[in-house]
Amino acid sequence: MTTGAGHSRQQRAGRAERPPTGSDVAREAGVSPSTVSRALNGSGYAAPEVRARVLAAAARIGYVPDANARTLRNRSSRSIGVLISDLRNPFYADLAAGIEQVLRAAGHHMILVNDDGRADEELLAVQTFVAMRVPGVIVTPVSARAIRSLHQHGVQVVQADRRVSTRYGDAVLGADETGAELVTAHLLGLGHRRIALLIDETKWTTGAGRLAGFRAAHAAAGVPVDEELVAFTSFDAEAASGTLGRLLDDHPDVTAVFAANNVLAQGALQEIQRRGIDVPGQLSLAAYDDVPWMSMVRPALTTVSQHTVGFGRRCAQVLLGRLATATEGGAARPSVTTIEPELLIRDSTAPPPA
Amino acid sequence: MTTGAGHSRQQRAGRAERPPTGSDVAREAGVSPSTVSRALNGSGYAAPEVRARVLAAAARIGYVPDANARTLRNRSSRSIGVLISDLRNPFYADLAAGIEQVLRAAGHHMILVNDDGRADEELLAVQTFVAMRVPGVIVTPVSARAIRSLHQHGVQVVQADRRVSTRYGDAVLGADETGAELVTAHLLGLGHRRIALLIDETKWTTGAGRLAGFRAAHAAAGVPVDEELVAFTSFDAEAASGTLGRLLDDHPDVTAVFAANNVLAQGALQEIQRRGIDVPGQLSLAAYDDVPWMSMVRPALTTVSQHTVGFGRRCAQVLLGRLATATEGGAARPSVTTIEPELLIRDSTAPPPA
DNA sequence: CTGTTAGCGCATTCAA
DNA sequence: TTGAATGCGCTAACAG
Repeated sequence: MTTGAGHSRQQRAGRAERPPTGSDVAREAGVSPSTVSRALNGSGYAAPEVRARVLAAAARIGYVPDANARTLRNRSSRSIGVLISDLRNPFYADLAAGIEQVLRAAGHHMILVNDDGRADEELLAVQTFVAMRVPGVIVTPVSARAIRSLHQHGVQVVQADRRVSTRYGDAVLGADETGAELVTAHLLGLGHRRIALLIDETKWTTGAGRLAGFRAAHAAAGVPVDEELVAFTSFDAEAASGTLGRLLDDHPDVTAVFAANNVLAQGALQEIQRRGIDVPGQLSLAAYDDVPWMSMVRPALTTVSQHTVGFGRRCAQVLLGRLATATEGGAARPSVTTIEPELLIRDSTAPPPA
Repeated sequence: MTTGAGHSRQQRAGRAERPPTGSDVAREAGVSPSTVSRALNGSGYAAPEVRARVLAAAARIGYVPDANARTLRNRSSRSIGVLISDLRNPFYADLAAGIEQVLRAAGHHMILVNDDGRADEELLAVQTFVAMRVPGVIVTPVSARAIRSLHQHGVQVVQADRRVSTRYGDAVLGADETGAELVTAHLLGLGHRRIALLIDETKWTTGAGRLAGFRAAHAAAGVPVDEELVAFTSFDAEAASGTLGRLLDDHPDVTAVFAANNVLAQGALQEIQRRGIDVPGQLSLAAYDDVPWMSMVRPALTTVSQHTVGFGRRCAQVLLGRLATATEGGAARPSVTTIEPELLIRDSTAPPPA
């Protein structure tokens, strides 16, 4: 065993070749390693005088306990996995920001991985989290398989924003149907009868819920939904632009557009600007998810806020709560927490042209 | 609002009480633990037939090697610390997205912590990273002390976007002076002579560089800088609005405003919109950092792109490169990588009113 | 090619 | 109140 040997020429001052261990502190303080552990963890069992000496020694040599060794020994890590689709999308960034805020305050830290909305990347991330023995994961899920795998490995999971598994894992969801109904009813109330819905998917609870809300509002108003005005598109802004363009060409009588998320809204607005259409004079535009640009553009966009940072905070609280009760053995059934959306009426929606 | 409670004591099928270990796999495959290790790591030394049996056994019982034990044993973790100011600011979010992309591709993962620009939180995060024994950290630094502490603990560090320590750690920086000079020269070239600079700090290389560029462009054009037009403000949008408002009141002859970052630009635009000032007819506006809303508003904003996602990727590449060479013992001196900015001339800048 | 042995750093027995 | 011994799960020496 090469004790302190090796061949570092110019050893930098203060630069530890190998981080100091509890034994180093013990030697420095003239006690045993176990006493160091007790003194530092405050698990009682340490004479005040000794404790002080240990603390001083630890500080002197710059001792920082190895979290990996701790996790190994204690069978519990303070890392939490967070798995989202796209950090560049402000919705996910805000969600992550809220999550991180709560985790940090609780002494945990966030392993953040982007899965780009891909199931294979999601599964890879799950492997990573399992390998790290994280106690819990917060995920905007892609596949139920990932959730199930996490569950099987004994990892607590919170499904955020959308829910792909009702069997496993708590969920924190926006009230998508309510939100979409709010927007649609607002448009209907303004007098619109030809409202286009720009949407990218309905296989998740988000898209399905928003479509349902769109329909529900129509039903409540006694206005039939023209299925031709429900425009499915891909999840990027460019696709949304193209889709809206074609829809507007085919249906010049459309007087309002509801874009089901912030990316689609961006594409929609770009197409509308390209065509020089007057909003809300000729066409009303409403969105989902309040992201900064929506209040910067003129007219400012009417949209649904999900209070995303608070949404993220809530996700973390639910997970931490679950971890706390799970420790006590009480394995409660999956919970569902709903974040109430708020309709923000701004300047992009007005009565249809006469 | 939470629904679903109760406590099912029924242990779910498939839910492992304690994760399977290498020994479990060994027993299952009828070999020794070390053979399992070799077979799984492909460190040679395993008969094909045995290897296959081990793989099968591992898969069957759902074995995932414990990363903590590995880190402990190998003295090397695959976690990288990333420390930024504010995930809600798209600049930092994009930076983090670029970093994560490269790390993930290289089989590492990102521990992301927000320090809200606070030195105390930054130091806390440093402790966490040291405890986790991460080999490297990428940080948009607040204090030199944090960098030094990291260095002392043998952690490689990359200072991203700004540089607070020239002694320790590589740096990946935007060419702030160049970028600001580009913008200012553009404005000067348009004929502006009364240009206001809205800036929040000059203690960091970012602010100092941008101010220097502003001055350099003036000097090159032979136009004196009116120090009254260099407006210092706080780092939030609201403060920027107020500061710009007062400046415009005091100096009605200002014909152009250069906001030194995306947050200040937001505040500036809000104030300009509030006052109903015509851009660029009455006033030109230019910014730094290209964030999505700048191309959504009308007129679209002239700004400097730092290609932020690529910037982040570069940070990760520099760190990984350093880790690779550091292992080989060659401790090279701190490197500095510069990201070239690009002036994006859009519609918010035009010649001053006659 | 494979098994045995040992130790990474820590926290927790159990004795003293 | 403290120290010695033990083992968390893994991999690298070192036999065999």
